[in-house]
Amino acid sequence: MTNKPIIMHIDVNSAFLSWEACYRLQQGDLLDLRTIPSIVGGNPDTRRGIVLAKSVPAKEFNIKTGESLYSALQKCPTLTIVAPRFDLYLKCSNSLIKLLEEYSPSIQRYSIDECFLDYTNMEQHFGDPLSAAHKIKERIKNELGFTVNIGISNNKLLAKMASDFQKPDAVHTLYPHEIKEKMWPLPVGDLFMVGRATKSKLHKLGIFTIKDLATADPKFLQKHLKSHGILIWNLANGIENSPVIEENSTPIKGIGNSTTIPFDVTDRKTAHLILLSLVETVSMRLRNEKACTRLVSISIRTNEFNNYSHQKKLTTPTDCTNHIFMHACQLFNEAWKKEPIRKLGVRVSELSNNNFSQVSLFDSIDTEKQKSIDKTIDELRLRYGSHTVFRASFLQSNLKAITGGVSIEEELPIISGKL
DNA sequence: TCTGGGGTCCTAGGACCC
DNA sequence: TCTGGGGTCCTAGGACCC
Repeated sequence: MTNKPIIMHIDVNSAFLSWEACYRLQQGDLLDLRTIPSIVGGNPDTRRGIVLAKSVPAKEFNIKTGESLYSALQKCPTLTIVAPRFDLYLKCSNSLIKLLEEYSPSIQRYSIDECFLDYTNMEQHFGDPLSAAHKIKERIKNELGFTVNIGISNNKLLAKMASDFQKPDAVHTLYPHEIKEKMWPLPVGDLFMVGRATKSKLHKLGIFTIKDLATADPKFLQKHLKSHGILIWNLANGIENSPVIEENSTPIKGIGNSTTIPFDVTDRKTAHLILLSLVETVSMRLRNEKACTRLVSISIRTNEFNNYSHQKKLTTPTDCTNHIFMHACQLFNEAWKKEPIRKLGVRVSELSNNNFSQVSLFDSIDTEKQKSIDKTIDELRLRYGSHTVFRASFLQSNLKAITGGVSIEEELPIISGKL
């Protein structure tokens, strides 16, 4: 007899804000950001002014994640705004994973602040799922200093929906027999995979709650929403059976880097320099993954918020900074319609393994030289910091020579003391 | 909207081949 | 060419997630 899967979904409450708050308390700060209207937000001066996370008191002012700081300040003029620190968040996330690993060998980090834990067959060690979840939640609060919501069910979708119920600092179950009572009354937009566009289509079809969706005719949904209609009909009925996938068990599909520029770019030369700064990290991450790319794409966002992209297949896969940069410039030149540019992006995909020696008949001496330069620079940057080596072309500019970075795995020191 | 950055998957249309 | 049908590959764009 096989046991039904038991899946937990662990979701950090207002992750970035909680983590900032913990860190500040740990540094001796007396104010807990979670107790006042506060947000983690980007810098409007560099045109990154959006809300990344909000405290519960800020939420009471109807401040939403993703809205502009300007609009948030209109709603709450006394709002406290703190800058994001992604390196800290990654450490906190790693500490969380490490604690969870004591309860199951099968953990999937779904994002920096969410993960799935496969609790199947673990009752014998740590008790029934509900009491284990409470124990885990309390340990995180006491040992790491932040609160989480934990959802429990027989599959990932239902566990995730459950963790989204009443917040913060709570455990909820959503087993299949509880779907009608706990999930069906919710607005259809609360369902995983029903975003803005799908929600508005569903409303036009007379579907407003998850129950409306679950009891609709799947053929009717397919007619209006293609395969996505079938997918969300299944989800509304709690049908989902994807496994908990451990980290590094699936190869990554692509690597991208993009940046909003503090000013509008109106000339090709500056655009190329920014592309280079983006390619520097993309290609380094690519080499770090021991992969080569066969598809390079660039994306442009204009000052009027129009987005477009351009891509091309390479005849020979590559991991060389200069090769990717050259293709990115060419793509940019072909695509750019000369409007002022707000944001530029570079992405590589169709990755293949570079384990086998890439030396082919077509590899020139120049390629070999490029590869050895890349290797040397990667090592220098790893050893002495990413800004120890940069291109001379940036010397005369005010631009960042490298955009984004390669993250280093670390954990946060244990935070002592309670909330 | 004074509107970030990093991903994945799906679809439509055109090119090209038989 | 007032021309069919089916398959694959490629590209651009849009949807979703965090």
